[in-house]
Amino acid sequence: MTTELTIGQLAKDVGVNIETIRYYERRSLLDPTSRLPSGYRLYNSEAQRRLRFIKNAQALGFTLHEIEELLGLRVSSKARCRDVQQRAEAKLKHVEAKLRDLQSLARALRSLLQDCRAGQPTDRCPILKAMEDEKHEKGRTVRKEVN
Amino acid sequence: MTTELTIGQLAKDVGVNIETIRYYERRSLLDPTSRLPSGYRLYNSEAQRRLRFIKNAQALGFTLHEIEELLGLRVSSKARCRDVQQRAEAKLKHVEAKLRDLQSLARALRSLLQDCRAGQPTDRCPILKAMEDEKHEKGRTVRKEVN
DNA sequence: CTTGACCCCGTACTATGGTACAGGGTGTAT
DNA sequence: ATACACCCTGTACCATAGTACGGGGTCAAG
Repeated sequence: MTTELTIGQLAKDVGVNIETIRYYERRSLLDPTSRLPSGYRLYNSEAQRRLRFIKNAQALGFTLHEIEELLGLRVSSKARCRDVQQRAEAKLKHVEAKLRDLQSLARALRSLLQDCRAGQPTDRCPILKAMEDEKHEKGRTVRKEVN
Repeated sequence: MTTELTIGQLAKDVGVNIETIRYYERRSLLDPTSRLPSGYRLYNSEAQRRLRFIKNAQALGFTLHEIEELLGLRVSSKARCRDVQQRAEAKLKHVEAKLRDLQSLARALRSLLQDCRAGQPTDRCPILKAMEDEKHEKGRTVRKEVN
């Protein structure tokens, strides 16, 4: 039986801010296992695992909202793997789209810098000029990701 | 001499929300060229260019704060090209770092999905299991194998 | 029994980039 | 002259993911 941790101990253990844990509780992501008569929150190792799950899923690019759903799925794990898989696939697509946007952004910046270094430095700056023109079409470049 | 536009015309022309233009004004990014006695804002082609500049710079990944600085630089363009260049370089580095993060994130998701398809679908989901483990630690998180 | 570290709750604030009213005035066409 | 689209200001609100703070209670050591 693992010792139950206070909020401060849990925070230190997992490496998050105390306030963050309370914030997750407000978001219904992580409830304390129990409370002392004084009201102090106590967390067991299951809660600890859950908090780590949240942090890991976040590191994988999931938002807290998505994590909430994931945690819901996790409860009854039968045949739910497909759901999780689908979400992970969607997330991957999303990440890949963002990757493409950033790559085109990097290319644009690089070519701008090329021009800039080639051109006369005190003259009209090519970067500013480029940004004044409407060259960077809003079509496939850099669109704002929407979940 | 281009006709001056009202806020609604400008919004339609550039393709942004009216409120966004007023928001930029609050942020001191874009002032109307003049006002009618009624208070109606009027914008000339210079303002129009400035708004486009903002949108293009945004599309290049600059925040409104950075754009504010860029616009400041633009005022007296003499010998400022170096400044702009430096900012663009910093931004490029930033973008490249983000690109690396996203790439490792995509790799992690892909490898998780690999495991998932290989494993038996109704069993314990490998993705969920992976997220429960503390493998992905906060350092440079989420990357299983490198490059 | 007091000190200090820890915890409680509730609320407000941060940054980012807007969007949405409410309650009014204006411009113009019919 | 009246409908209707458009504009004004000011304020509040949205999502996201927390962080900070005030004013108090609690726990353990000395």
